[in-house]
Amino acid sequence: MVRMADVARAAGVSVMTVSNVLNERLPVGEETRARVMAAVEDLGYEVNLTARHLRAGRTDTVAFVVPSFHDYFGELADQVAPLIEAQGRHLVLERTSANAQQEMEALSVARLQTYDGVLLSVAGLDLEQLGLVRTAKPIVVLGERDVPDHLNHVRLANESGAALATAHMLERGSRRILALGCSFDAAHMMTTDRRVGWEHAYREAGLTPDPAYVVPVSDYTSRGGREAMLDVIASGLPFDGVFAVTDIVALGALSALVDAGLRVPDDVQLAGFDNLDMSRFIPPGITSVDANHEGVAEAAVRLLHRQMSGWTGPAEHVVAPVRLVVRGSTRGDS
Amino acid sequence: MVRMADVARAAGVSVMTVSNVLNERLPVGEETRARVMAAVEDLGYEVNLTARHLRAGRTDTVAFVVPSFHDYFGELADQVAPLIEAQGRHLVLERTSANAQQEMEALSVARLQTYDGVLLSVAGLDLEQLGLVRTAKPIVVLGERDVPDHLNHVRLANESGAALATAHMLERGSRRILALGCSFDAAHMMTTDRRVGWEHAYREAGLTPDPAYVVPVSDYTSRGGREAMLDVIASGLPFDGVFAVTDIVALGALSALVDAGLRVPDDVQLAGFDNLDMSRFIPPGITSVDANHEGVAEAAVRLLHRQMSGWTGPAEHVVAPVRLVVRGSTRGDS
DNA sequence: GCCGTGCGTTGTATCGATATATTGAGCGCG
DNA sequence: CGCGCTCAATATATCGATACAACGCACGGC
Repeated sequence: MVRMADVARAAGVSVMTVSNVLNERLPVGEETRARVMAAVEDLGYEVNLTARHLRAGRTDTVAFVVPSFHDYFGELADQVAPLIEAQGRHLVLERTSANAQQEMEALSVARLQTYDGVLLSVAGLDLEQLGLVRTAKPIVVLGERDVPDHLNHVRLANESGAALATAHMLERGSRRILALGCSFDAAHMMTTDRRVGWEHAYREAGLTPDPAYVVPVSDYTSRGGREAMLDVIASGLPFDGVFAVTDIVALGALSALVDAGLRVPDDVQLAGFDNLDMSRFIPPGITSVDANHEGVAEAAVRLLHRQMSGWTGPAEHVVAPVRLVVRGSTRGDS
Repeated sequence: MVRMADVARAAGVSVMTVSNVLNERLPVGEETRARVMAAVEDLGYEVNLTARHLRAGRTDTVAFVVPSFHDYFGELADQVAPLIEAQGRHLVLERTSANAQQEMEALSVARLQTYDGVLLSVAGLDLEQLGLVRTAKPIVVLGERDVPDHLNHVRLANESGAALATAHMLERGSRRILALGCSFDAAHMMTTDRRVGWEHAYREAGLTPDPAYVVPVSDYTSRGGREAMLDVIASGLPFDGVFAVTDIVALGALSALVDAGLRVPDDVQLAGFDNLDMSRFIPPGITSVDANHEGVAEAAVRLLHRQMSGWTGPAEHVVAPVRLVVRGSTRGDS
């Protein structure tokens, strides 16, 4: 590896002069600068960022830690990246590996401190694990779980979103709406909050939600949604609407409904949550609660930036508002 | 920030002893070790990885540089991650920002050398830009462009994949198959290669491909695919099949076809490329060329690992084979 | 002719952890 | 009682870039 000292020797100057040429920190004579640049070109020198980071105590880099690189997180990350870059920093994505347990304790926490700040997306982590994130680093937690008070947190308005979608389908004539992928599992806040929203919409409409219509999925994939949906159909439970906990699950449900010969939205209305890019285009268009990537990204970056700027006030807990995007999978005005 | 020296002082030992306790390098007396561990706990010490990396000359980290965190790349990254981790290394995703031009020259190349190796996915970069990636770092290029000979490269069998999909639709009765999103643009290898595959299938079947059926898209999104498809429909050009250059584009095409009242696959057969997760579930199931993430990931990681282990033989250019996954958007045996 | 000013350049300490060589204490054995 | 051996613990140099203070030199003013 070619070091700055090598360049200095080749150009017949001191290392500091090389550094000053490259960083334009102190002024350097024109003729000297030219000699240095020539040597840099010649040797193919590139600054060692690791050394610079150590010396500077900063990396100008922010990590976004996600459970997987897929779908929702990929889309959100694409929103976050430009905002971080606008601050002159750089964004990298890290994945909490499969074995979140040991990972969190052993490696990740130590690794995170190579970054100036961390956006931590919690899906697989529970409160207890979050408790041991006691790093002094600026950190903002994203996601639908409860987090310790002292951590900055951005989440979606899950309840109101689910209620919007459900109310919309009730309004358009559905009376038996499945809450697919929702749950009563207190440990899984997202699916629970969305179930509560579903219940609220029922009550708001003067109806009583039936717990039998809360149908769990084995995993939050299209496959999981499809299988749960097929089970419901096979069981004979009558239904005329599906609120799926995510668009991914909704897609699985749609696949099952079509296979079973049920028409969407004529026989069954369908709505999801997240408003993924694809949801607009999947025929007949999936009605979905927009996950407000823009708002979430903006809030998260703002909170993070504030911490990185030295602010040490109390943590903020932002609930990003959501809105319903109506498409062909639910019925028009009747 | 609490340094190793702070721990050493608190425990009444030298820094090396602390280091030895934490890294289990040289043996340390039981009683001393306990004192050190207590001090570590007490002060909440965490090793400074930047310093360690500088000293060690390694970071045990590999970067996967992608044009966006979305879709195809997100899925591929999820395949790559476990393979890298199996080598005791860590994977992070970096995004080539919008202004690839300056980015490539100024920052990225320097940044890349904080990693032990780099997987570089080229979509927005052209050959010339790749030329200036003259770093000595282990690097493997992924993607459908031509790359300089000296760089290790993994690509898909684009031509044969496109031919598979086209031949399949020809076999099942289509005679006028659009090559949607394909092109004659020599600078855009992927769309060109896939067009060539489409042509081959025609010739192989004793038919002559009509260049009028090569329809470009404004961008490689579902929106772009949808708009191009709508234009074709409006133009009155007769067609009975669509080979879309990617599944994302295919989804847009499907959306347009359904809106136009065309039945898939009865009126128009449709096939895509990439076999994204969603393609299996989007009714009626999108026939697609599987992008062989597993094979691509495996080859890329293998080539990278070889370089990181010190191998300096000639670069290898791997063409990962693909296969066709038949679903409902094309017709069954007739 | 001497001193002050300003600009360009350089030497040295530092960031925090670790590899290597070395010191020191304890113990067995002749 | 002393020599050598082992094992634990330490001192120091190093990774590569940069902040800071100091230095040398040319030039202008009196």
